[in-house]
Amino acid sequence: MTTRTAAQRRAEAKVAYDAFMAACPSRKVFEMLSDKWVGLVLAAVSAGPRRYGELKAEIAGVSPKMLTQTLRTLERSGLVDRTVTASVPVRVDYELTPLGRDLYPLITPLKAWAEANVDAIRAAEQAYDLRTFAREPTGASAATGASAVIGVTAAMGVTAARQ
Amino acid sequence: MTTRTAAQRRAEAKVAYDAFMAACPSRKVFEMLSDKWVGLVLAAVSAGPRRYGELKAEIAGVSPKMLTQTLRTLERSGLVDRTVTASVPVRVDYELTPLGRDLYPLITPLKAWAEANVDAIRAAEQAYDLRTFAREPTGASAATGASAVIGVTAAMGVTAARQ
DNA sequence: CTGGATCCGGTAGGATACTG
DNA sequence: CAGTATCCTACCGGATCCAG
Repeated sequence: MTTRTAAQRRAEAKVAYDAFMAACPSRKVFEMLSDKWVGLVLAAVSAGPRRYGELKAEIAGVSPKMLTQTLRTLERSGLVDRTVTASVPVRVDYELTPLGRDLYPLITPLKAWAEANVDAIRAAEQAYDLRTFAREPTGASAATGASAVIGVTAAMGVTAARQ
Repeated sequence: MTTRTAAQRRAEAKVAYDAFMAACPSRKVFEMLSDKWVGLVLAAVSAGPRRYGELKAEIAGVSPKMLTQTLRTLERSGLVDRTVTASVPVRVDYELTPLGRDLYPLITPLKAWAEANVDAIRAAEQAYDLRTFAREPTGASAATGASAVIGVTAAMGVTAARQ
């Protein structure tokens, strides 16, 4: 492995990492941060050590597969720490590393912003859809074009409990 | 549509939007922000009005389809403004709306962080891979387990040029 | 020039069942 | 409890052609 030659190091240093470039390693990092579950997992694990089951309960809707995968990625990237306590049954705790704790405060504002601006965005979406589908033949396909309306419906609070 | 009853409004207000809940509309917003291209597009369009072609050039590696799709989503959500100037040929400009300008400063730190911490993360990944594949039978399947090594290799700047 | 429409393969990711 | 293994589908996203 480690195909990084001296020439490559120089090339990388010259451009000083720009995520706008497709092949730049920082792009990979940026895309990791843009992963569907990374933000949520980071947020959940930030409040101190969390066990696997706790995370699964806290992050509603995540499948064991995705949770494990995400945790593995974060562990590999050095953002979370995985501690196995050899007992019966086994106990595994996840917590942020210093690097993760450095990143975390940049994530929360996003989650907070999302929660704070839901209404504004929903209004914008409705306005857009009205504008767009105004002269549509027979309504119907609103969901097709842009999956209109959000679908808050039921299930609200299934997991809200602790955290 | 607008199935939001008074009872629902109350329920929503009570929990005040929590992205940890699967069905919460803020989760949808959060996932939009976690889209692969949203961050980059937002960053690119933040520096003032940009034409479609300019964005395509600036964000290396994005296909016209994905760029259009992302811009549509952002427009629908009220984050970017699309202005069509009826000329020949047509001219289309994209720029941030006030809402988008409000969100933008939360995105850039992420991009900056990614660019700043590439080295730390790459080091962590290498260390992890060494630890993990240390006592593997015959190397070989390194890519299977975790797509080891990053793959910066060549292709650096291939797309920076045109497109 | 902008960008819609269509085809299509790869894979992300969800559900479920099973194991140390 | 903490995952892994398997299956399977939806949709991401690239290529291509077309239209205003």
